[in-house]
Amino acid sequence: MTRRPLTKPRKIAAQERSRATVDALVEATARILVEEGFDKTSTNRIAEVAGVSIGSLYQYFPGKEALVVAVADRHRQEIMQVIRGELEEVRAQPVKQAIRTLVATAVRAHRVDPRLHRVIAEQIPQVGELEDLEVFSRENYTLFRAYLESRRDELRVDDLELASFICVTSIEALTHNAVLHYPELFSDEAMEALIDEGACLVTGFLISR
Amino acid sequence: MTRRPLTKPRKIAAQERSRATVDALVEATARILVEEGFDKTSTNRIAEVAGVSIGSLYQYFPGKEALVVAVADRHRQEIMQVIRGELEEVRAQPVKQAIRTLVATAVRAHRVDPRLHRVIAEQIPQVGELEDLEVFSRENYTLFRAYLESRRDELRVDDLELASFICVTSIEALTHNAVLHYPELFSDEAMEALIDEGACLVTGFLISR
DNA sequence: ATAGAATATGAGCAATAACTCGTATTAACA
DNA sequence: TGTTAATACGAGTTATTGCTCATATTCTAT
Repeated sequence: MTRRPLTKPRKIAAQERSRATVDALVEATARILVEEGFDKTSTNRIAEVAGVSIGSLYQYFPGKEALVVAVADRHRQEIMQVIRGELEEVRAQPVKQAIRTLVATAVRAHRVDPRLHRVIAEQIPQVGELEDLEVFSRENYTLFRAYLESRRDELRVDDLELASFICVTSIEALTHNAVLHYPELFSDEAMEALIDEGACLVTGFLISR
Repeated sequence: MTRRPLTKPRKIAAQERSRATVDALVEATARILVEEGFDKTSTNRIAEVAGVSIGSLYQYFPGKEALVVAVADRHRQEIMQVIRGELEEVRAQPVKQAIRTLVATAVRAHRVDPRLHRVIAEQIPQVGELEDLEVFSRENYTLFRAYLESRRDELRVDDLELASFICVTSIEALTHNAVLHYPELFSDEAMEALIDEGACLVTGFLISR
């Protein structure tokens, strides 16, 4: 059987000093990922950039994978911060407006460190045991589905499972793709248009005309 | 300046024998990518699996990148085969039906070796100089845009640039995501539903009600 | 049949990777 | 202050990778 790389931290930093070490390592990993790419991200290099000895690195992380997971996780948390913050208002809004808010939020979320986002999205899946991003994606999906449930009678779709899948996937892809491949769409005016049309796409699909 | 890895074949195979060698190498690369992942895809391993000496590998390919590009390209061609085949009919059809055909085609295209498709989509972007996939994606985009142009007066959108981006991105993401993360959606009945709803999504967006 | 071109081989080198472990340093606390 | 636990260090081991090159085999064509 294949030796599957560990992805969990080796031990928890107890003292202040060591927490700084761990932070430096994670930060360095993120920087290297963004600036030099996944290949160049070796444990030796990480330690070097972090200004930490290679020995210390292995004291807290069992290997490269764990570092990368830590970076991805940190990024995920930052994004969820953004999302949850704006999700409160949505409940009170009428459906059409709510959808627009959701789309706008998706766009905003994608503006959190897009370069890191790109690396994580593109190069991380190869870190097999990374269910985290899966979970991440499902989280949005579930939240959205719950919202649809609460507005069921205003919608023209009946398979909410499928509808959620379609909406979340589309919007996620739209923003994601825009950030990664068409950054020109992220000028302020173009962004407004993107949000409008994205909202329109979903609205037209969900709401009985 | 950084030494950028070559991605073009080193020389063209002239005799039958060498063409077989090249084929074996590309095929082996594809198999390893699918079955063992990108990391395990080393030139040594490729040569081994192909039953070809490492020296021969370097006779035809300057490095790993070139092999991977060859695989991606082969896959792309296979898919374009599928797409172009069905694209003929579309011109004659009324818009609504045409859209459904296009969505159905996208789904079908994604059923060509989905496992390889996944690897290429997820792990290949890190092979920097791979504009091929970009080109690939833009090709669909352009084709679709041209189609919209021809039906302009039947549509409610006016920025066809943006509209194409939204439609192509959404449908691509839908099918892609379905294959990769929700294979249960690819049972035959579920697939029908997916096509219907996908078509509905785009139709509602494009066509004035 | 034979020369020369095309193709194939794989031992082996240089570079780099992941990772260990014995030792040194610092903090915590009695 | 002295003892112990926590933290940090980095030279060095082992494994792997990309890749070369001298040599061997096979094909083509005269």
